[in-house]
Amino acid sequence: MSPTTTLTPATTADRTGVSIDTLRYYEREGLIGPIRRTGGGRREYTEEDVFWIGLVTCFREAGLGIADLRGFVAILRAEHPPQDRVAFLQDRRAALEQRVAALGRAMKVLDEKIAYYS
Amino acid sequence: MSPTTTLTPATTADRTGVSIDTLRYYEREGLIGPIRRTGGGRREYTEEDVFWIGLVTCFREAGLGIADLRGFVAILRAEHPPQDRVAFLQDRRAALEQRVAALGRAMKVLDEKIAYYS
DNA sequence: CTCGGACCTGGAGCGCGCACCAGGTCAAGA
DNA sequence: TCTTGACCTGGTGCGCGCTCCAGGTCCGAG
Repeated sequence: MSPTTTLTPATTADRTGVSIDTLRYYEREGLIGPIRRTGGGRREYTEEDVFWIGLVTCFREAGLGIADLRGFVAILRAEHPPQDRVAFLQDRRAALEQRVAALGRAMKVLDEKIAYYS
Repeated sequence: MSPTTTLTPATTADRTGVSIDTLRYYEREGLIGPIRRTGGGRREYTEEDVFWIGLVTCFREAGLGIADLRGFVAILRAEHPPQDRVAFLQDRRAALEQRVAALGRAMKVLDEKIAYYS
């Protein structure tokens, strides 16, 4: 009937690499969802949900915190004017660049030590 | 008499941007020091200590954990063979590169969103 | 000598990002 | 129908990286 396949929590966890507990946590924190439920109350994840979870994971791996991601979600969902969105996104981007710079400094130190001991 | 100036905890905190509590914490965890003490038991930081604290801060800002840094300290201090040190340092460097890659992926996503809303 | 402020130690508290658990519900297969 | 296992909610626990506090000590200025 419905052409859209849905995924169980276990399958979703498997596909995204995010644990079921963490998926529920993200949903509670408003980072994903709200996820649709079956009549019995079980979660049904869509492919769209999976994609969004991938985005969240991407930013988590980049070191963004839950609060940051909540802001991100709010900006992409709400009716903020486009220029607000762009400003927000550019601000986040600048923060990531700072992190890259910090990593670069640390790597430079490591390179010096490596050169010293080689 | 002694040509080497020493710094009080407050001054050291000021110069390094690390709080006194955190300096004590780092010392307890073996990341810095042990810091020399005066007769009365107060800490006396040297310029060398300050430099080392800078290194620790650099790696902390790059996202390394306390345990990682402890390993780093152990490698740089202990009598590990040079090739062990190099291997360890290169391993750490690879981990940092992974983080840079993760940041790059997140920034790419941001760039796409920015382009979309611009 | 006294006062006050910087410092000491040991330990408790806290926010984050989950992981785990108990006790109960739902649903597919025998 | 009964069993079994995946799932539900709510709550607790935990490691990390500090941060703060109490109660006491040191020491320089007045």
